[in-house]
Amino acid sequence: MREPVTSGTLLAWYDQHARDMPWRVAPQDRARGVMPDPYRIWLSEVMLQQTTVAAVKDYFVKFTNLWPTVADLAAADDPEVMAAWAGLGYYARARNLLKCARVVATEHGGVFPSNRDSLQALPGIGPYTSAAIASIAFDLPETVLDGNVERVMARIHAVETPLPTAKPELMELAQALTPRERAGDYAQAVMDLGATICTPKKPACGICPWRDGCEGHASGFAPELPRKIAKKAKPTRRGVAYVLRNSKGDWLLETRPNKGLLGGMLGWPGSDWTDEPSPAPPVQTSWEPTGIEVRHTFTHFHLILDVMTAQVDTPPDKGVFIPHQSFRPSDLPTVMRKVFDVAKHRFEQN
DNA sequence: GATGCGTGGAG
DNA sequence: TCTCCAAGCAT
Repeated sequence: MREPVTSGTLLAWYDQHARDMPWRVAPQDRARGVMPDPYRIWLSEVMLQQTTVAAVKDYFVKFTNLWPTVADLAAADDPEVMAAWAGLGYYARARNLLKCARVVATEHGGVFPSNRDSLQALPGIGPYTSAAIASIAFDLPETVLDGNVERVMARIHAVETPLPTAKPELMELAQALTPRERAGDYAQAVMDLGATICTPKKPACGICPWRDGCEGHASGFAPELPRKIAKKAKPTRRGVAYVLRNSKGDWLLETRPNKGLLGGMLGWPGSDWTDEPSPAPPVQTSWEPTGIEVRHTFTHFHLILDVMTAQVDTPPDKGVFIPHQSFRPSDLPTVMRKVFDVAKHRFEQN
C-alpha cells in the first residue's frame, strides 16, 4: 500500500523510530499525558542551534545537573556558565541563555511563557526556537522550520529555488503539513526524519516513510536538494598568543569582552588576528617562541597562531593569574585549549 | 538582506 | 587535507 505524504504517516513512523534523547519525552509517554519540562526543552533547543545532537548530549546533562531549574540557572555566576559552555561554540548563545533565564525568573515568575510571541521576545529565542518550544513543550500547533524541515520540504515538493530565497515558500509547505494534534511529536518527527533518513548526502530513500509521495525521489534528484547559493571562501588570519606563568605556576588569562568572537570567554592574551598582526605581549620580557603553530578554523576565517611562552612575576598589563589548582583547560574555548596544549608541552620540557 | 558568530564529524 | 554542514539568532 502506498503511504501518502501526511502528518499521520510520519507520526506512525515516529511512534516506532523516535530517537532517544535526554530532554525528550517518548511518544508513548506523551500519549499517556506526560508533558516535557519547558526549561529542558528550551535549554536543549538553544544548545541544538547549528549544533548536532551528538555534540549537545553531554553538555545538556552537565547543565541540568549543575542547574536543575531555570531559577538555579538565573542565580548562577556568569563565569561558571561560560566555562560550562566552553567547547560548544557560538558563545553568544550562552550569554543570551543567562539573560533569558534571568528575564524568566524576574519577569515571568520563573515560568516560561506558553505562547510563541512571548517566547520569541526572550533573548536568544528566534523564529525557530519559539516554534519548537511552543510545539514540543506546550503542544501548540506551531510550525518549526529548521535546516532539516527545509531539506525535507524541498525534496518532497521538488522545490528548485535555492536557499535562502526559498525560505518563505518552504515555510508555507511546512505549515500546510503541520497537524492540529500532536504538533510537538510531529515537529520532532520531521527533524528526526531529516537527521536520520532524509540526510544531506546519500539519503536513505529506500526506508523513508514519505518516499511514495516524494516528488524529489520520483524525479531522481532528491539528493541534490535543497539548492543553495554558493558561499565565499574563508580568508586566513594570523596572530600571536602569549602563555605566561609566574613562579608559583599560575596561568595568566583574560576574560574577553562580552561581544564579538569568543565574547565573554577566557583566553590567552594575544595580538589582534589580522593579515599582518601587531604584537601585543602582556608584559615586557624575553618571550620564547614554541615554534609550533596552532591552526583553527572559525565560521568565517582560518586562523594560524604562533604560541609564545614566558615565566615572570612582574605584574602584567592585562589579564589575571589563575591559580594552577583551580585552572581547568576545559573551561577554555577550543582554540584557546589548543594553545594551552602546545604551551603545556613547552613548560614540561623546561 | 547580509554578515558575524564555533566546533567536530563525515566523506 | 579540504569542504560541507548541524534542531539559528542578533544586528
